[in-house]
Amino acid sequence: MSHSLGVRQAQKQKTRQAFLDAALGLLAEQSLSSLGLREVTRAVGVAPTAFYRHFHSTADLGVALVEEALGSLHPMISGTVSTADDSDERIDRAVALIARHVRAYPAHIRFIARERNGGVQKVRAAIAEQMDRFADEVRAELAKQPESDGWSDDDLLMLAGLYVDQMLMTASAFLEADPDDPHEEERVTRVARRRMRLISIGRRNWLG
Amino acid sequence: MSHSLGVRQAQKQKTRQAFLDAALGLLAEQSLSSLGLREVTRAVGVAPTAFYRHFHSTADLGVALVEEALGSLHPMISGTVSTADDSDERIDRAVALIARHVRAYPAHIRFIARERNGGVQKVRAAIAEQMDRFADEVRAELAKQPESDGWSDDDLLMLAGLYVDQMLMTASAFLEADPDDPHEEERVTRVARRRMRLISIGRRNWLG
DNA sequence: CCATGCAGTAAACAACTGTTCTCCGTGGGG
DNA sequence: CCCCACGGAGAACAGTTGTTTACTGCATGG
Repeated sequence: MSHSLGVRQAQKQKTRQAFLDAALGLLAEQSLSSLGLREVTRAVGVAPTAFYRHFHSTADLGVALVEEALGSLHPMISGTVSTADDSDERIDRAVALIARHVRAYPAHIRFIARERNGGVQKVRAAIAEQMDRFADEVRAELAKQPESDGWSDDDLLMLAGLYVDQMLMTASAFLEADPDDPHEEERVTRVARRRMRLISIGRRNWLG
Repeated sequence: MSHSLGVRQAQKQKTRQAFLDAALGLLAEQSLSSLGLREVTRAVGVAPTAFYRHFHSTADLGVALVEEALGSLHPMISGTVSTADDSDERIDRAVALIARHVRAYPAHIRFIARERNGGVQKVRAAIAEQMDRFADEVRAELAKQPESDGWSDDDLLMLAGLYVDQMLMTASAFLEADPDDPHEEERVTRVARRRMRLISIGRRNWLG
């Protein structure tokens, strides 16, 4: 597995990753629509023109960031939904999983939450597509559970979307609370748990 | 009630409103953090320096926009929650109310949804504060209903927040669907109704 | 082993940005 | 009635922006 990538292509991908990382850092305190091409190249330590070797525009960079950020979000959602039955301790575990992920990749979820309704149409579309895919996967996972007997696929998709949206909102809430105030973080945790629990109760009593 | 405002102050507020309107228009396809001062003054048809007579910065303009946009959102939320008991036809009415409001003030809700997680800290804080206020009003309204017997204030606030967030997400969904495709809009309506209904079912079975 | 494709450089471009200073016209309080 | 406070205009400022053109060095495939 040594010659899997030439020295050349490896260096290119390395630079590309540097662009993504630098952009993600800069996007901590601004939105994509205000992110300048030169700003990014300056942060990477590279000439402005080098940018074009990797992306057409900052909007394109944004789309690439969506892939990366939601790729890292994928295991979290899978993990959350696989434990998404009714029992309280499993809900607690799911919320803890979200909190852990936020602390591991804060820039990723900040980017997604920010640009989901952001000013760049292509990025919004890319996020929406990925979120729809996630919702569909969650629906498939929910369908396996015995609690879903008698549910229509449409209703399951509705529930899955509600779960996914709730996860992202919870993650965003953890983000705002971050400034090492464990009290504040505990508050977010408690609210998130109860929201999840209420939704689960709604699920359990949906039929009939 | 004629001399309530001098000609001078009236003209000033008129110009100020022109700034707000122009900014709201420009923010249809970009985020606040990329909104330039000169861009706004150009849209208003006024000298760049005139901007400083009304706002310190574009971030200040954003805070002012929060007041205006959430001021217009207030009656919608009140109207929605006053009908937010369990019956299906009331839920339908609430969703219709949201749809109507989105069609009446699309720029307002687009701004709120976009900047709620946007790149300008002061604006995010202003929105969060107003949303918290809304949630608290909804909590007070819910507390009056007989379904809330036995509920703690904390749980009621949790439910209220869930409702408020759901309203904004529904409004945002209507916004994305807008391109005069009534089929798409109907789909959003149906999903929103069922989400609301599931939450209401969860509410009804929360205790015990 | 050499020719070439390609990542990255350097300089220049016109256009745009936020901010400051100076000025003007006039509505309104004394 | 008149003086002045104030909304707004205009010009100028140093920086920054995205994009183009021409260039360099080197890894790599034939």
